[in-house]
Amino acid sequence: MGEEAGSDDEFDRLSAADDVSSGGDDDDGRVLEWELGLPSGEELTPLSQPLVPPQLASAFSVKPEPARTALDVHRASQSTIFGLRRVAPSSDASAAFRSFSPFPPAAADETVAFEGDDPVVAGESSGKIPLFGPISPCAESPEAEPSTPQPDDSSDDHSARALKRPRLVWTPQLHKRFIDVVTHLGIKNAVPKTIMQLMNVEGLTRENVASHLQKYRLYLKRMQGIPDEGPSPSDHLFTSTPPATQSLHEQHVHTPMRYAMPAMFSMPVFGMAPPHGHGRPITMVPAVHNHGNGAHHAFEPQHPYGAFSERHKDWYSGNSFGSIASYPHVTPKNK
DNA sequence: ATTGAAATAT
DNA sequence: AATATTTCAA
Repeated sequence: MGEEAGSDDEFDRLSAADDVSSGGDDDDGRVLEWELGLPSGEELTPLSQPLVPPQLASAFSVKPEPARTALDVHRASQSTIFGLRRVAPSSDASAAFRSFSPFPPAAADETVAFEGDDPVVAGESSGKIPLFGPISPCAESPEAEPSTPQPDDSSDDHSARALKRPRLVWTPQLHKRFIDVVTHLGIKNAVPKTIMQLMNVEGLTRENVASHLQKYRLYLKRMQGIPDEGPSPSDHLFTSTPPATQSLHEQHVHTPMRYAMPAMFSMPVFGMAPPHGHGRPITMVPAVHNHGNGAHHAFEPQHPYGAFSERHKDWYSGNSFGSIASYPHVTPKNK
Protein backbone atom coordinates (compact mmCIF):
# COMPACT_ATOMS: atom_id res chain seq x y z
CA MET A 1 0.00 0.00 0.00
CA GLY A 2 1.80 2.92 1.23
CA GLU A 3 4.92 4.11 -0.26
CA GLU A 4 7.80 5.24 1.65
CA ALA A 5 8.16 8.85 1.11
CA GLY A 6 11.73 8.21 0.38
CA SER A 7 13.30 8.91 3.65
CA ASP A 8 14.56 5.67 4.91
CA ASP A 9 15.52 5.84 8.45
CA GLU A 10 14.16 8.75 10.14
CA PHE A 11 14.97 6.65 12.93
CA ASP A 12 18.32 7.12 13.84
CA ARG A 13 19.81 10.26 13.21
CA LEU A 14 20.51 12.00 16.32
CA SER A 15 21.80 15.13 17.56
CA ALA A 16 25.44 15.35 16.97
CA ALA A 17 26.25 17.05 20.16
CA ASP A 18 25.12 15.51 23.29
CA ASP A 19 26.90 15.10 26.46
CA VAL A 20 25.67 13.52 29.51
CA SER A 21 27.46 16.03 31.51
CA SER A 22 26.35 19.55 31.30
CA GLY A 23 24.93 20.58 28.05
CA GLY A 24 22.59 17.78 27.17
CA ASP A 25 19.36 18.77 28.66
CA ASP A 26 17.29 20.03 25.87
CA ASP A 27 13.70 19.07 25.84
CA ASP A 28 14.13 16.02 27.87
CA GLY A 29 11.91 17.48 30.44
CA ARG A 30 14.11 17.03 33.36
CA VAL A 31 12.95 17.60 36.81
CA LEU A 32 15.57 19.58 38.55
CA GLU A 33 14.36 18.69 41.97
CA TRP A 34 15.23 15.15 41.27
CA GLU A 35 18.73 15.97 40.48
CA LEU A 36 19.56 17.69 43.69
CA GLY A 37 21.75 15.23 45.46
CA LEU A 38 22.95 13.48 42.41
CA PRO A 39 26.48 13.51 41.22
CA SER A 40 27.20 15.65 38.31
CA GLY A 41 28.16 14.33 34.99
CA GLU A 42 31.84 14.79 35.60
CA GLU A 43 31.73 12.73 38.71
CA LEU A 44 30.37 9.74 37.00
CA THR A 45 32.36 7.33 34.99
CA PRO A 46 31.46 7.80 31.43
CA LEU A 47 29.18 5.19 30.04
CA SER A 48 31.41 4.90 27.13
CA GLN A 49 34.05 3.43 29.33
CA PRO A 50 34.08 -0.25 29.94
CA LEU A 51 33.15 -1.25 33.42
CA VAL A 52 35.71 -3.94 33.48
CA PRO A 53 39.24 -2.86 32.89
CA PRO A 54 40.63 -4.55 29.83
CA GLN A 55 43.42 -6.03 31.81
CA LEU A 56 41.15 -7.63 34.32
CA ALA A 57 38.94 -8.85 31.57
CA SER A 58 41.72 -10.53 29.75
CA ALA A 59 42.91 -12.10 32.95
CA PHE A 60 39.69 -14.01 33.06
CA SER A 61 39.51 -14.63 29.41
CA VAL A 62 36.58 -12.38 29.19
CA LYS A 63 36.11 -10.63 25.99
CA PRO A 64 36.55 -6.99 26.59
CA GLU A 65 33.42 -5.04 26.28
CA PRO A 66 32.91 -3.53 22.97
CA ALA A 67 33.86 0.05 23.06
CA ARG A 68 30.95 2.31 22.96
CA THR A 69 30.90 5.54 21.30
CA ALA A 70 29.15 8.59 22.48
CA LEU A 71 26.58 7.80 19.91
CA ASP A 72 25.86 4.49 21.47
CA VAL A 73 25.54 5.98 24.83
CA HIS A 74 23.19 8.51 23.51
CA ARG A 75 20.95 5.91 22.02
CA ALA A 76 21.03 3.80 25.08
CA SER A 77 20.03 6.62 27.27
CA GLN A 78 17.29 7.62 24.95
CA SER A 79 16.05 4.12 24.97
CA THR A 80 16.03 4.05 28.67
CA ILE A 81 14.16 7.24 28.88
CA PHE A 82 11.56 6.13 26.45
CA GLY A 83 11.21 2.94 28.31
CA LEU A 84 10.78 4.65 31.59
CA ARG A 85 8.20 6.92 30.20
CA ARG A 86 5.90 4.43 28.79
CA VAL A 87 6.10 2.02 31.63
CA ALA A 88 4.63 4.33 34.09
CA PRO A 89 1.60 3.06 35.94
CA SER A 90 1.29 -0.60 36.42
CA SER A 91 -1.85 -1.64 38.03
CA ASP A 92 -2.32 -3.76 35.04
CA ALA A 93 -2.52 -7.46 35.22
CA SER A 94 0.28 -7.85 32.82
CA ALA A 95 2.54 -6.39 35.40
CA ALA A 96 1.74 -9.21 37.69
CA PHE A 97 2.15 -11.57 34.87
CA ARG A 98 5.48 -10.18 34.15
CA SER A 99 6.91 -10.75 37.53
CA PHE A 100 5.68 -14.23 37.26
CA SER A 101 7.35 -14.75 34.03
CA PRO A 102 9.58 -17.74 33.91
CA PHE A 103 11.80 -15.77 31.68
CA PRO A 104 13.28 -13.04 33.70
CA PRO A 105 14.24 -9.96 31.90
CA ALA A 106 17.74 -10.04 33.14
CA ALA A 107 20.45 -9.16 30.83
CA ALA A 108 22.93 -11.59 29.58
CA ASP A 109 24.01 -12.41 26.15
CA GLU A 110 20.93 -12.81 24.21
CA THR A 111 20.24 -10.54 21.46
CA VAL A 112 17.53 -8.95 19.59
CA ALA A 113 18.55 -7.55 16.40
CA PHE A 114 16.81 -5.25 14.14
CA GLU A 115 17.62 -4.60 10.63
CA GLY A 116 19.19 -1.40 9.86
CA ASP A 117 21.94 -0.11 11.92
CA ASP A 118 20.31 -0.47 15.18
CA PRO A 119 20.93 -3.97 16.08
CA VAL A 120 20.97 -4.24 19.71
CA VAL A 121 23.09 -6.35 21.81
CA ALA A 122 22.93 -7.05 25.42
CA GLY A 123 25.50 -5.49 27.50
CA GLU A 124 26.57 -7.18 30.61
CA SER A 125 24.80 -4.73 32.69
CA SER A 126 24.36 -6.54 35.91
CA GLY A 127 20.94 -5.25 36.63
CA LYS A 128 17.81 -6.29 34.99
CA ILE A 129 17.27 -3.28 33.01
CA PRO A 130 17.72 -4.16 29.47
CA LEU A 131 19.38 -1.45 27.67
CA PHE A 132 22.35 -1.14 25.57
CA GLY A 133 23.25 -0.89 23.23
CA PRO A 134 24.11 -0.76 19.74
CA ILE A 135 27.57 -1.96 19.31
CA SER A 136 29.09 0.29 16.92
CA PRO A 137 31.54 -1.09 14.54
CA CYS A 138 34.54 0.20 16.28
CA ALA A 139 37.10 -1.82 18.09
CA GLU A 140 38.52 -4.00 15.44
CA SER A 141 36.33 -3.21 12.62
CA PRO A 142 38.30 -2.22 9.59
CA GLU A 143 35.98 0.58 8.98
CA ALA A 144 35.91 3.17 11.58
CA GLU A 145 32.47 4.50 11.62
CA PRO A 146 32.20 8.11 12.43
CA SER A 147 29.53 9.08 14.80
CA THR A 148 27.08 9.99 12.19
CA PRO A 149 26.45 7.13 9.87
CA GLN A 150 23.45 8.53 8.21
CA PRO A 151 24.38 11.46 6.10
CA ASP A 152 21.29 13.43 6.49
CA ASP A 153 17.75 12.47 7.03
CA SER A 154 17.25 15.86 8.31
CA SER A 155 13.59 15.14 8.66
CA ASP A 156 13.98 14.32 12.24
CA ASP A 157 11.89 15.03 15.17
CA HIS A 158 12.16 13.61 18.54
CA SER A 159 8.46 13.82 18.61
CA ALA A 160 8.01 11.30 15.92
CA ARG A 161 5.85 8.72 17.60
CA ALA A 162 4.92 7.07 14.42
CA LEU A 163 8.31 5.81 13.63
CA LYS A 164 8.17 2.57 11.90
CA ARG A 165 10.00 -0.18 13.54
CA PRO A 166 13.02 -1.68 12.02
CA ARG A 167 12.50 -5.09 10.71
CA LEU A 168 12.89 -7.59 13.45
CA VAL A 169 15.46 -10.25 13.01
CA TRP A 170 14.77 -13.50 14.68
CA THR A 171 18.11 -14.46 15.98
CA PRO A 172 18.64 -17.95 17.30
CA GLN A 173 18.49 -16.58 20.79
CA LEU A 174 15.24 -14.91 20.19
CA HIS A 175 13.84 -17.93 18.52
CA LYS A 176 15.04 -20.08 21.34
CA ARG A 177 13.13 -17.98 23.73
CA PHE A 178 10.15 -18.16 21.52
CA ILE A 179 10.32 -21.91 21.44
CA ASP A 180 10.82 -22.12 25.13
CA VAL A 181 7.72 -20.16 25.74
CA VAL A 182 5.64 -21.95 23.20
CA THR A 183 6.76 -25.23 24.54
CA HIS A 184 5.98 -24.17 28.00
CA LEU A 185 2.54 -23.04 27.12
CA GLY A 186 1.77 -25.96 24.96
CA ILE A 187 0.57 -25.46 21.48
CA LYS A 188 -2.91 -24.93 22.73
CA ASN A 189 -2.34 -21.85 24.71
CA ALA A 190 0.34 -20.47 22.59
CA VAL A 191 -1.22 -17.43 21.15
CA PRO A 192 0.64 -14.35 20.15
CA LYS A 193 -0.24 -12.13 23.01
CA THR A 194 0.59 -14.62 25.68
CA ILE A 195 3.75 -15.63 24.01
CA MET A 196 4.79 -12.09 23.71
CA GLN A 197 4.19 -11.46 27.35
CA LEU A 198 6.02 -14.49 28.49
CA MET A 199 8.92 -13.88 26.29
CA ASN A 200 9.28 -10.61 27.94
CA VAL A 201 11.36 -9.06 25.31
CA GLU A 202 11.35 -5.40 25.19
CA GLY A 203 10.28 -3.98 21.94
CA LEU A 204 8.81 -7.17 20.70
CA THR A 205 5.32 -6.72 19.42
CA ARG A 206 2.43 -9.04 19.23
CA GLU A 207 2.56 -8.78 15.50
CA ASN A 208 6.14 -9.89 15.50
CA VAL A 209 5.22 -12.91 17.48
CA ALA A 210 2.15 -13.65 15.48
CA SER A 211 4.12 -13.63 12.34
CA HIS A 212 6.77 -15.88 13.68
CA LEU A 213 4.19 -18.15 15.14
CA GLN A 214 2.58 -18.44 11.81
CA LYS A 215 5.80 -19.45 10.26
CA TYR A 216 6.52 -21.86 13.02
CA ARG A 217 3.18 -23.55 12.66
CA LEU A 218 3.75 -23.85 9.00
CA TYR A 219 7.01 -25.48 9.75
CA LEU A 220 5.47 -27.91 12.19
CA LYS A 221 2.79 -28.82 9.76
CA ARG A 222 5.21 -29.41 7.02
CA MET A 223 7.23 -31.59 9.32
CA GLN A 224 4.50 -33.86 10.42
CA GLY A 225 3.46 -34.19 6.88
CA ILE A 226 6.69 -35.69 5.73
CA PRO A 227 8.59 -36.58 8.84
CA ASP A 228 11.44 -38.27 7.09
CA GLU A 229 11.98 -35.68 4.52
CA GLY A 230 14.98 -33.77 5.61
CA PRO A 231 13.88 -30.41 6.67
CA SER A 232 14.22 -27.84 4.05
CA PRO A 233 17.54 -26.12 4.08
CA SER A 234 15.73 -22.97 4.83
CA ASP A 235 14.58 -24.29 8.12
CA HIS A 236 17.79 -23.70 9.89
CA LEU A 237 16.22 -21.76 12.60
CA PHE A 238 13.63 -24.31 13.37
CA THR A 239 15.63 -27.44 12.98
CA SER A 240 18.02 -26.41 15.63
CA THR A 241 15.19 -26.01 17.99
CA PRO A 242 13.11 -28.85 19.27
CA PRO A 243 9.51 -28.56 18.25
CA ALA A 244 7.09 -27.66 20.92
CA THR A 245 5.58 -30.76 22.29
CA GLN A 246 2.11 -31.08 23.56
CA SER A 247 3.11 -30.31 27.03
CA LEU A 248 0.00 -29.57 28.86
CA HIS A 249 0.55 -27.38 31.73
CA GLU A 250 -1.87 -26.47 34.33
CA GLN A 251 -0.89 -22.95 34.60
CA HIS A 252 -0.99 -21.73 38.05
CA VAL A 253 -2.59 -18.50 37.48
CA HIS A 254 -2.15 -17.41 40.95
CA THR A 255 -0.90 -14.44 42.72
CA PRO A 256 2.49 -14.15 41.31
CA MET A 257 3.67 -11.37 43.47
CA ARG A 258 5.24 -13.56 45.97
CA TYR A 259 7.93 -14.87 43.83
CA ALA A 260 10.51 -12.31 43.64
CA MET A 261 12.54 -14.47 41.52
CA PRO A 262 16.26 -14.43 41.88
CA ALA A 263 18.42 -14.56 38.90
CA MET A 264 17.83 -17.88 37.36
CA PHE A 265 16.44 -21.25 37.99
CA SER A 266 15.78 -24.28 36.03
CA MET A 267 12.57 -24.84 34.35
CA PRO A 268 11.81 -28.50 34.03
CA VAL A 269 9.98 -28.26 30.87
CA PHE A 270 12.18 -29.20 28.08
CA GLY A 271 14.65 -31.93 28.28
CA MET A 272 15.76 -32.11 24.75
CA ALA A 273 18.91 -30.62 23.60
CA PRO A 274 19.45 -29.41 20.14
CA PRO A 275 20.64 -32.06 17.73
CA HIS A 276 24.16 -30.94 17.49
CA GLY A 277 24.04 -28.99 20.59
CA HIS A 278 27.29 -27.59 21.53
CA GLY A 279 26.97 -25.15 24.25
CA ARG A 280 29.62 -22.94 23.01
CA PRO A 281 29.42 -19.41 23.96
CA ILE A 282 28.04 -17.40 21.21
CA THR A 283 29.48 -14.12 20.56
CA MET A 284 27.70 -11.70 18.48
CA VAL A 285 29.56 -10.07 15.77
CA PRO A 286 28.19 -7.40 13.63
CA ALA A 287 27.92 -8.45 10.10
CA VAL A 288 27.04 -6.28 7.27
CA HIS A 289 24.54 -7.49 4.83
CA ASN A 290 24.58 -5.63 1.71
CA HIS A 291 21.59 -5.28 -0.36
CA GLY A 292 22.06 -2.99 -3.20
CA ASN A 293 20.93 0.25 -1.86
CA GLY A 294 21.90 0.00 1.69
CA ALA A 295 24.11 -1.74 4.08
CA HIS A 296 22.46 -3.59 6.82
CA HIS A 297 23.94 -4.53 10.04
CA ALA A 298 22.87 -7.60 11.75
CA PHE A 299 24.32 -9.81 14.32
CA GLU A 300 25.28 -13.26 13.54
CA PRO A 301 26.39 -15.91 15.85
CA GLN A 302 29.95 -16.79 15.54
CA HIS A 303 32.30 -19.09 17.21
CA PRO A 304 35.01 -17.56 19.19
CA TYR A 305 37.28 -20.08 17.67
CA GLY A 306 36.67 -19.06 14.21
CA ALA A 307 34.03 -18.87 11.64
CA PHE A 308 32.96 -22.05 10.20
CA SER A 309 30.77 -21.47 7.37
CA GLU A 310 30.95 -18.33 5.52
CA ARG A 311 28.44 -18.97 2.87
CA HIS A 312 25.78 -20.52 4.96
CA LYS A 313 24.75 -18.83 8.01
CA ASP A 314 24.12 -21.70 10.24
CA TRP A 315 21.96 -20.92 13.10
CA TYR A 316 21.99 -22.85 16.16
CA SER A 317 20.38 -22.24 19.38
CA GLY A 318 22.11 -20.99 22.35
CA ASN A 319 21.14 -22.89 25.37
CA SER A 320 21.87 -20.58 28.14
CA PHE A 321 19.19 -18.71 29.79
CA GLY A 322 19.58 -15.17 30.06
CA SER A 323 17.72 -12.52 28.69
CA ILE A 324 17.27 -10.32 25.94
CA ALA A 325 17.94 -6.80 25.52
CA SER A 326 16.49 -4.99 22.73
CA TYR A 327 15.83 -1.75 21.31
CA PRO A 328 13.02 -0.24 23.15
CA HIS A 329 10.72 1.62 21.00
CA VAL A 330 7.84 3.79 21.29
CA THR A 331 4.98 1.51 20.83
CA PRO A 332 2.72 3.56 18.68
CA LYS A 333 -0.65 2.32 19.60
CA ASN A 334 -1.06 1.40 23.15
CA LYS A 335 -4.08 1.82 25.22
C1' DA B 1 -9.77 -6.90 21.06
C1' DT B 2 -7.28 -11.12 19.26
C1' DT B 3 -6.28 -14.57 16.28
C1' DG B 4 -4.81 -16.71 12.13
C1' DA B 5 -3.99 -16.72 7.36
C1' DA B 6 -3.24 -14.35 3.15
C1' DA B 7 -1.35 -10.44 0.84
C1' DT B 8 2.48 -7.42 0.61
C1' DA B 9 6.85 -5.55 1.33
C1' DT B 10 11.92 -5.68 1.90
C1' DA C 1 13.80 -16.67 -2.48
C1' DA C 2 13.24 -16.12 2.23
C1' DT C 3 11.40 -13.80 5.89
C1' DA C 4 9.04 -10.02 8.19
C1' DT C 5 5.04 -6.83 8.19
C1' DT C 6 0.42 -5.54 7.07
C1' DT C 7 -4.15 -6.39 6.11
C1' DC C 8 -8.42 -8.49 6.92
C1' DA C 9 -12.11 -11.82 7.90
C1' DA C 10 -13.64 -14.45 11.60
